[in-house]
Amino acid sequence: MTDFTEDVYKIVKTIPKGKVASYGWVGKQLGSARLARAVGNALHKNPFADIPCHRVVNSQGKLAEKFGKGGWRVQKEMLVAEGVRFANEHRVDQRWMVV
DNA sequence: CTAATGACCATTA
DNA sequence: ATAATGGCCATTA
Repeated sequence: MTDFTEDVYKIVKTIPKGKVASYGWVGKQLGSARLARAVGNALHKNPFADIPCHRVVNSQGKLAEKFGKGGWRVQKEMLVAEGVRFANEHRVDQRWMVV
């Protein structure tokens, strides 16, 4: 466990239920938006169950193709279950993105 | 130490 | 709309 991933989880847990945030947004909360890539790696390599990684999408509002177990389909269902609206089959409505 | 990788981002064609 | 390119950062081999 590195300090970086630790912080990433801290931020991800901050995302309110029924909302989603982009990797860039998370990185920004950590200091710089360029950490987006590293954030994705952190979530990919440390998929702890107590982390709402399904609320994290990319800047286009799309879901991770390589999302652990199930892929973006399952992730989408989880978000819908929380009240997140989708603009279409693969895009999350921007208004449900954290500012 | 260096090189390669990835659940990214923005720009350009 | 999709494809390719360059850049960014932390982790891993």
